[in-house]
Amino acid sequence: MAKRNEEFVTHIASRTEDFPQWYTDVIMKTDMVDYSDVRGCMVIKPYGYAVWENIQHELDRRFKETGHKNAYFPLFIPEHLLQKEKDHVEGFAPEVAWVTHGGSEELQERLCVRPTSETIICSMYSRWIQSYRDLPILYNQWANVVRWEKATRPFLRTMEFLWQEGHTAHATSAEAEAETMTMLEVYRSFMEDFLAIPVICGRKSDKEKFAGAVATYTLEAMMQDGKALQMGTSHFLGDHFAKAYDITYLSREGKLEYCYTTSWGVTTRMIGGLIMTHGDDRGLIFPPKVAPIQLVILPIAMHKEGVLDKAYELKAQLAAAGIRVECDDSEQSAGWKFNEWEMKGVPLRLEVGPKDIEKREVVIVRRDNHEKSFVPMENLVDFVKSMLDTVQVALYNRALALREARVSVVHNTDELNARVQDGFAKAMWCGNRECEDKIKAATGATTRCMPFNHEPVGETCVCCGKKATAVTYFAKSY
RNA sequence: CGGGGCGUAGCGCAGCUUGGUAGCGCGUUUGGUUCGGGACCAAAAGGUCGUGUGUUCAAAUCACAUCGCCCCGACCA
Repeated sequence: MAKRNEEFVTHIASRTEDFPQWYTDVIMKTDMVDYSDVRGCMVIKPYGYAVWENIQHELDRRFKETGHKNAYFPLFIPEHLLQKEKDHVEGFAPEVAWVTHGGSEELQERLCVRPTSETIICSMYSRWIQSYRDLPILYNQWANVVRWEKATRPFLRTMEFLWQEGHTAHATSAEAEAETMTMLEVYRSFMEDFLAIPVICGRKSDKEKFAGAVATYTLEAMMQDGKALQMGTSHFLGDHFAKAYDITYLSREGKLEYCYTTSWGVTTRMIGGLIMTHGDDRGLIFPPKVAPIQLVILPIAMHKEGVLDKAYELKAQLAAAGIRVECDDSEQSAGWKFNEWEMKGVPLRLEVGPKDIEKREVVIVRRDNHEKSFVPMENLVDFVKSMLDTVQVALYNRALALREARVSVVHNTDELNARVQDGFAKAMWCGNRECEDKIKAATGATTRCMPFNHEPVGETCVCCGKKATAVTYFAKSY
C-alpha cells in the first residue's frame, strides 16, 4: 500500500522541490490559518491558535519567573509622541497605519496604530518614574501590532501580528545591558527546549539593528531550505529613549539621572519557524511540548464490540496524566486517519483494535521516524510520557544536525556565495557597511549576527581583505 | 514598487488556442457493505465562470480596464 502514500503526498508539494509551496500547502491543509478579506492579514484558526496559546503560557511563565509583570497599553499612539526619537520614527514611519477620522469627523491629530510600543510606554514611564526607588520597571505586554508591509506570508510576515513586547527601565546602563542579556537567554532556552529549534545568538550589525537601539541581539534559526529566520530580538536602548521621552529619576545621591531602557519581543512568526524547522513531506511535525495535541488515539475497527469503550478509557487515563490527547472516532477509514493526523503533526499515534484488546496492549507510532512500539496497557502512561520526551529531544537533535551540516567557514565572496545558496556562511568581517552592502548585492545574503564567544576563523575581512573585527554569520533570510 | 503565474461548484483542476447546451476528481447528502496505511457499490444536491466595459446574432473563451491571490526580486525590528 506504499503506492497510496505516494498518491497522498502529491496533495502537498515536496519540500525539497518547492519549499515555499510546501509551506503554504501545509499550513492551509492542516487548518492552521486562512487568508482573510483584508490584504496581508490572516485568520489564525483554532489549530494554529492552540500553538500560540501554548507558546504564550510557557513564555509568560518564564517572564514572571524572571520578575516581569504584564500590563496593557493603548493601540493608538498620537503622532507627536511617535516623532520624539529620530532614528526610531525614521525606521518605522514607512510602515505605519494612520487613523485620521473618528466617525465622520477628522481628528485634530492623527493617531498611529502601534507598530511597536516604545513611544507610548516610554511616555508613561516618564510619569511613573521619579526616584531610584521606582526602578527597575519590568513590564511586558501581550498585544497585536500593525505594520503596513508590501509583501506578506502567513506567520512569517503579516500586516497585523500577535506578539509580546517587554519594556524595562533601569537606573544604570550595566543593569539594562544585563536585562537585555537575561531576556535573550530566556528566549534561547525557550526556543531550544520548548520549540526544539536550535538558534544562533549574537549581535546585529548597525544596519540590521532596531531603529533607535544602541545594540540589538538576535536569535537566528536555519530553516530546512537553508534560509535564516530571525526568531526574536532583545534590544539595549541605552538612554536614547529616556532622553527623547524625558525618563529621569533622582538618584540615591540626589542627582537627576536618565534611565536606561530595553525592549524585547517575539511574535507569531515563531510558528512559521516551527513549521519550517521540523516539517517533512507528509506535513507538520510538532515537538511534543508545543503540540496542540500530543497523542491521537485511533480506534481500529471501531464498531466491533468494546473497541470504542477501550479507546475512551485510554483517553481518560492519558488526559488524567496531563497529556493533551484526542480520540478520533469519526467515520473515516483507519488509513485516512493515519495520513490526516500525520499531516497535522501530532507527535504520537496510538492504535487500539480488537487484536490489541485481546493481548492487553496498544500500538504507538512516532510521527518523527515512524517507529512502532507495542505497549502493554498497564505501562501506557509511563511509556507515553517518556516517549514524548524522547521525541522532543530527537527533533532538536535532528534540526541541529541539519544546521551543522549546512554551516561552513568561508574565506572569500565566491565561497560565501556558494554557501548561502542553501545554508549559513561563517566568515570574518571588517564591520564596515560598504562590505555588508557589497555582499548583499553580490549574493543576496545579509549579515545575520555576530555570535558570542566564537573563535576567530581568520584575520581579514571576507570582502575587502582589510583587518577583520568579528566573526559573522551571513545568510539569505525571510 | 519590478518580473512571472493564477482567479470556473466547498476544495483541486480541465475547458479558452479555433466564440455556439458548464465539465472532471475529491468532498458533501441518502442507503448498504467495509475498517491494522487516504475502502467500495448505488443514487442525489451543488455554478451570476473574480468584477466592469467593449466586440459579436452569440463571450468562461476575444480586447481593454479593474480588484484579489501566489511565487521570485527590491524594500523592511
